[in-house]
Amino acid sequence: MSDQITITLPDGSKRSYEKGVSALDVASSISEGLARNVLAAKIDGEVKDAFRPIDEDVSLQLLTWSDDEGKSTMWHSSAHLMAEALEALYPGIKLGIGPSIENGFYYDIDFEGVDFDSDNLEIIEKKMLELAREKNAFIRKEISKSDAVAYYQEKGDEYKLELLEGLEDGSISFYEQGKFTDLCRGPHIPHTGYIKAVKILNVAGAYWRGDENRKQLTRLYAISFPKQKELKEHLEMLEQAKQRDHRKIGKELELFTFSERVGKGLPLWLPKGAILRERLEGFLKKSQLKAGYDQVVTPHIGAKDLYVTSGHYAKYGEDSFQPIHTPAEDEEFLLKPMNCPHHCEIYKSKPRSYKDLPVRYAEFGTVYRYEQSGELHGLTRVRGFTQDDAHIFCTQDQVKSEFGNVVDLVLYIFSSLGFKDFTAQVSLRDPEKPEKYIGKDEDWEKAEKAIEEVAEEKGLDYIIEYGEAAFYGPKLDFMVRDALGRKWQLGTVQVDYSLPDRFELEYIGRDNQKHRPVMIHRAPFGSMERFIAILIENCAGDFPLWLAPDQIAILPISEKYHDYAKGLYGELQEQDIRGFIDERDEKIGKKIRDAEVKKIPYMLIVGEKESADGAVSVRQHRVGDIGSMKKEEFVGFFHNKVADLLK
RNA sequence: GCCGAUGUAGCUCAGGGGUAGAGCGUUUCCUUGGUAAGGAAGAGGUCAGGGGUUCAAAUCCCCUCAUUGGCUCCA
Repeated sequence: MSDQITITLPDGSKRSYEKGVSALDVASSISEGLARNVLAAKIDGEVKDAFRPIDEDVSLQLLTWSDDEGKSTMWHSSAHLMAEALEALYPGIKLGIGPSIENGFYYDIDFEGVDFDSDNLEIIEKKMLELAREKNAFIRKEISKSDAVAYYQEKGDEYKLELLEGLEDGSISFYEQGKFTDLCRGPHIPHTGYIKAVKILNVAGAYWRGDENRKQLTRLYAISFPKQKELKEHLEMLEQAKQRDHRKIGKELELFTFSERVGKGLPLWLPKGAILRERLEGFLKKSQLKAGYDQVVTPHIGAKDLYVTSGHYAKYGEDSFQPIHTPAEDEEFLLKPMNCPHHCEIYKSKPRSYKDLPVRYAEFGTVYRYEQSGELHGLTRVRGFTQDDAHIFCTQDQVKSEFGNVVDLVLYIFSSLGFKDFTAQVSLRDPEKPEKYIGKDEDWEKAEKAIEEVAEEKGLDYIIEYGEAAFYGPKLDFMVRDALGRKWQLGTVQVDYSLPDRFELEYIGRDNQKHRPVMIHRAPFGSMERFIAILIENCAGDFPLWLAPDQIAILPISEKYHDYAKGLYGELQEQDIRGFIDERDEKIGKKIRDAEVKKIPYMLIVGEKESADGAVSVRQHRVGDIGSMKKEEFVGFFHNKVADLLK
């Protein structure tokens, strides 16, 4: 038996080492610089401690800060460091879990009986850096379950004891650094000295094990870096992201507002926001007309029975806005939480033949849902919102092509708006729990297959989530992120086998027999409110020309040119170009500055020269002076720009 | 809904037991100008609402409401 092992590096090169070598040793043998930067190692595809001995032939990839796994190892170790600091500062606390997350890490702490002040996070940061400077090595210890249990019983930490219950003897490890020991499967960075900068970002409550019936722990979110400079850059990035917040821009550009008196979660659209919204609706209506949709209109309330039939009352009625009772007859109505039941009734308004299908009903339907107060958030989570809803009634054989058409429509709309950063999520059944779903197995199989094929054929960047399907059918959602990286669902396409049954929808087939249609729910934007919120954050308020509430601002050099400006304004209005004249008694520099701040796409400066020539001097937002052109020329230029965007 | 934070002029924010502050915006006047802020004067507040402590509360305490960071939820 040889004491030598062969290690294969990512470039395919093979090197021979003594048995028991660590990834760190391997790194040192390549270069000292590399060794200093190694945080963890990927050994045969699994991320491990870089300091663990390797006893057999393996493939090895050294992980540094530039690898995602390197970062997450660093952050996970930082969570341990934070826990160490917290234990030192606040003796008696109990620890929940402390994982790394996409941008940093957190630790859930039970501070019960311990005086913790969330205003003084710098103290914790300081302590962490102090401990980091000790360069304490992370030491891995395999430990028996009984010893682990004994340790935490002694310590009195019921959370760790509960975690241990779910673990098997023989698979339990502790990691120790400095005076701190934690139940952990690892891996960790070699020592705490790699952590050079930390920032505790926020403090939040989090239910133990995500269960709202259990105790709420205090969660400290933080991030760490190997260089102070990177922390600074990260914080600046966060600061910039805040500038894109739709709540801030919505206020600045006077798009929407809220009023306590009207009620929380009930947005009020200001004139400029309303224009934006109407343009978006108009654009979508036009696209849908081309795609064979028929527009319908339904009321904002519906008889309670309607939702009993649809099943929504049973599922959501209790914790929803309560029914409205009429005074004389004691009838019950619900605020419309969905448009689909209404559309089902439209479908039922006359007998249908297979020749009529697919039937596509579209409506900008305003719905009301009782969202928990703590969930409300700007325009992205509100209690009254308008869905760009449509329901397609088709045969099972048409599901795939209809689904594909919807995806095409969504992609067309997204690309027209310059939306690039979205992903798709295909939600299928949980194969373990078939009883959760209604509808025929074979229909589900067909529908699931159709959705996957469509996602593949349309080249979507998608992930599959098993168990995320609605009980009535599989779906495909379009997910986007806001300025701060939070994920939101926008567009959705869902196949539904339930409502056609509940509403006993029918069509007469070629065989002259009654058949049940399949329903597809779809909303490319999801809701106008959320979509506009995300749109604002994506473009930071610099809307595409065709959407901008004010597309142009006419800026007269002085009062003498107001008449010319008014004439020009009238001509542009005739051409469907919208904006305003800045007639204030201000210098041109001031007017330009204000128009720039308001993010108006084109500023038309008119003075002596322009009024004499029938021209405008054009200045483009964020670009500057782009020269002078005749009025008609500008109209053509403008319309070409819009046409380019909507290609 | 739960845990935490915040709430002062239209907006952004300072102040912190003893006469309510700034910048921007707004109004009026002067100025009539050429590509990111011309000048002057004025108006504007029950310091979120309610209760308490105090000689005195915007300030300290309690409650409510709203906003907000998360958690849970999301047809």
